[in-house]
Parts: sequence; C-alpha cells; structure tokens
Amino acid sequence: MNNAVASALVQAAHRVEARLEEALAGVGLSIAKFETLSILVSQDRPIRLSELASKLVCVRSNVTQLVDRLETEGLVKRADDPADRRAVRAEVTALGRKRQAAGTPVVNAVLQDVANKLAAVDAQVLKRALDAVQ
Amino acid sequence: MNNAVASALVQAAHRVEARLEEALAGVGLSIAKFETLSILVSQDRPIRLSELASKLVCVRSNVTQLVDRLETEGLVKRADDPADRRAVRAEVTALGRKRQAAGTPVVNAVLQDVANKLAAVDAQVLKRALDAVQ
DNA sequence: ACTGTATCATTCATATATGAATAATGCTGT
DNA sequence: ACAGCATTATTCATATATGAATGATACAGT
Repeated sequence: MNNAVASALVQAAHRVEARLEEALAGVGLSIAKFETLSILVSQDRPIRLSELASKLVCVRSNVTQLVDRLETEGLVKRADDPADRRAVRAEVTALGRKRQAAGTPVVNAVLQDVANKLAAVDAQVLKRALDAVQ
Repeated sequence: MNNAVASALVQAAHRVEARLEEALAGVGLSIAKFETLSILVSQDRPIRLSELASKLVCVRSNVTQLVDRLETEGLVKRADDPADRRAVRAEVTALGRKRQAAGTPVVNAVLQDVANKLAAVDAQVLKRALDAVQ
C-alpha cells in the first residue's frame, strides 16, 4: 500500500499526543497550554497575542481563547502594549512558570520514550525526513 | 536533543493533516467525514454508532455529532436496529458513496506524496517503527 | 490633514473531540 | 419474574481549532 507509511505517521502522532495530554493532565495542563506557557517562559517578556499565534502556528482567535483560559487559571496575565494601543501582550505569571516547569520533565519523558520506540531508524535521518514532509 | 525526533513526528503529522483537510475540502469533505464514510462504504451494511466509534477510535458522543452533520448533508442515514432497540445504525447514502469515492484519489495523492518525502527511510522499516510507537 | 488600507484583538458561528450525566433498553443471576 | 448491572445513544459542558465579521488603531500616500 502506498498509503501505509503516511497513515502510520499520522496515527502514531495521535498516540503520542494522547500520551502527552494524559501526562500533562497530571500537572493540570494540556498540550496547548503547555506550549503557550513554554513560549512565554522562553521569551521571558510580554508577547503580543499575534506573535504568540505565529509561534503556535494557529489563528489569532484561537490564541484569544487560549489566553482567556490561561488567565482564568492565573497562569498568564494580559497587559496593554504601551507602544501600540491595538495590541495586547501576554505575560506568564509566577504560577504559570511553576506549572510550565512541572510540565517539562513530564513532556520530555514521553518524547524520550517515543524516541526510543523509533530507535530502529537513525534519529538524524528520521528527523530530516520528517522535517522534509511538506 | 532527545525530543527532536518525537516533536518532528507530531509536527509532520500536523502538516499532513492540514494538507488532507485542504485537499478534502475541495470535494466537500473533512478528514473525520471521509474516514466515517470510508468505514461505512467498506462495511457496506448498516453499522451501529458504537461500532463506528470503535473503528474511528473516538468516543460515542463524537460519533453522534459526526453522524448528525453527515445526515444533515445527506451523506448518511440513521436507521433503527431491528435486533436491539437501544442501538442506532448508520448507513451510507448514494450521495455519500459518491462523495467518498471522490475523496479517495485526493487522499491517496497526498499520502503518496508524503511517502515520497519520507523516501530517505525504508518504508517498511519506518512503518514498523511508527506502529511500535505506543 | 485625510483617505484608504493594513493590522490588532475580539466575537461569533462552526467543526472536531472529550467526558459526565441521563434515559432507554438488554441481560444475568437468583 | 425481577433486581441489579451493563450497554446504547444522546445531551450537556467544555477544550481546541478555524475562518468571517467587527471595531479600534496605526500608517502610507496624496
């Protein structure tokens, strides 16, 4: 079957995401929330929501809702952009930093385990091939 | 980085799914709808919604909504199960068959192209590795 | 300076997905 | 026969995602 490899790729990714969701649920996060917090922590400065959308590779209306939920949980705080009155910037709170830090080893453990399961293929070769997909 | 391969896997799969969604949109379908129709066509008999959920690897409430939308579009029809009054069976309509048939080459073209992009790794070896992921 | 266009975040409608709660029906052990 | 448990689909609340429409603000060219 021509389709078999590509289908297997998509299905494997779904299983990985399911594991990540389950693992992150243990520290009160989802993949979307963890990724958002990780960007905010790594930048370590208030980020425009449109910049966040671009880094998350999603549309802005999604970020609006995501930040709504993160703000409700006290993990993120919205602040005006002094340089542009249209813009809103998101900033990670101390609790958000703590939560992201709790999620990191959890995520890494899953990703490491997945990498081990893929050991039949050279990691470098595989990564290059995957990055070449579209 | 330990994470790199597993992350690349998930991201590549997202790109594949985005391509599939875009390609299927051209024939008036989504991935979820195409997969559902494909199951109904391949079985060629009325299927219980719970059986559909099991084949789609999702929860039943999702199937209820999916079949709602498919039924609204006239691609699927609900029918009572004469053997079990709790059950509802879904059946593909003639239009549903036509739509699924239109989607098939579109999906195969994308999957084939993805397989080509993965050609640096032996397809059999890669498939086995991917299937071994959890 | 002003007009038109672009950009920003939000809101709304919708699709996909989960999980809890519910109601109807089926089945098993006594 | 029936009590208790299991199964079925649906509904509801919610999360994640998209895209169109909106309103506010910025900016470019005249």
